[in-house]
Amino acid sequence: MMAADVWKEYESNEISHSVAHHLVAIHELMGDLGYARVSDVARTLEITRGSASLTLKALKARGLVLEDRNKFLKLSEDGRNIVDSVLAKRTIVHKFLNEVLKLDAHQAEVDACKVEHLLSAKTGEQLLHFVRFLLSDDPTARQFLTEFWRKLARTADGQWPVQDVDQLFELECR
Amino acid sequence: MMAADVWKEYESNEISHSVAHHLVAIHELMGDLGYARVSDVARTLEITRGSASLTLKALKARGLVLEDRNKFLKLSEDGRNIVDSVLAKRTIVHKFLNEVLKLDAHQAEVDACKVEHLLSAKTGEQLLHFVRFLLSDDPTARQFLTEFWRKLARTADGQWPVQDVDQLFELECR
DNA sequence: ATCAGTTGTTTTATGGGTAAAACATCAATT
DNA sequence: AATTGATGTTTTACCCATAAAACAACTGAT
Repeated sequence: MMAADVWKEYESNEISHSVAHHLVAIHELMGDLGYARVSDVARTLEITRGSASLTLKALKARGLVLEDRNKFLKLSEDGRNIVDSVLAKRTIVHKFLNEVLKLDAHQAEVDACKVEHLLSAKTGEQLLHFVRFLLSDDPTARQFLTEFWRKLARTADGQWPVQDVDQLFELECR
Repeated sequence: MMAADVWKEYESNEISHSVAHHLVAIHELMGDLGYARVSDVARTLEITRGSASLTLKALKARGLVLEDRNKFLKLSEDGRNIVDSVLAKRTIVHKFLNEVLKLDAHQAEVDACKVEHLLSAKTGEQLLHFVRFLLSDDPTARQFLTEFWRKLARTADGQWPVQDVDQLFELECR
């Protein structure tokens, strides 16, 4: 039985999916155009200017987004840190799903996008170490991956969702 | 730049965090007590009866939860399938985070809980194959894990969040 | 039979995230 | 100067998920 404080942590997440993408949009616009205004963000996210205006007002109040006299937006130090960690997690998860688990790029993108802002920093860090080693030139890693993919190809995918959770790992598991 | 239809899929997720946990609560209560009523669910999730009543009304309307003449709840076929897939993903992710990436059990629980309802069925399936093989008796897998953990122990964890996403995989990556 | 406790529902309210529409401002073109 | 277009904000409204409080119905003990 899961303790309530665990599942409720989801709501109390300081950085929501929407907020993450508003911040990332600003970051991308700064790279692409060299600037970012409310309507640029709205266009990027395909939401109305009114919506973007409200969300960005809240982000300015939270000190994650700064605005100059001409209404041009940029990320604060804190905002940049959030974008960095979100994009890092997105990259790692995408790489893992696509290059290791062999999910197609679109599915990997969708799942990485859903998850990127939810993983803890520690999880992101450990996942980075793992994927880095897994995709490195290390012969142990190469051999493992080769063997995994060989087995994967031999596996007729089928029994999902799984009815009995306890039986998930019954076979060939230590 | 991420297409808007990708990040908006988050909202259009048919099964929200809250819904997933209401369904799982019913499942657990059926196992623990043999029955589940609105207030049992509310107690389990530590929310008010009013909140649970409203959410469960919606789930009854969606055909995921059934109610008998005496207000006793149970999962429908569809509801059970959702619980199965959610719990399967939770188990797999938790196992991966805790037993492979060596995150402490609590952190693994929190992250698995946040993510369990968001991963696609295909992702869950591939992850199952992967973790199963990784934790199996296969010598290739054992050798790989041993080597990974050896390297991990030698790694002073540090540079996170990562500023430059492109440099994440620069070193020792093919 | 009454009183207390539990249960389920409804109503009212809040906050996040969105759309739609009205509005005000500003810039460029004519 | 006047018109047009783009921009930013505000207001109103909706949906989801929640709390709080009021209410009705049932249960059990005395």
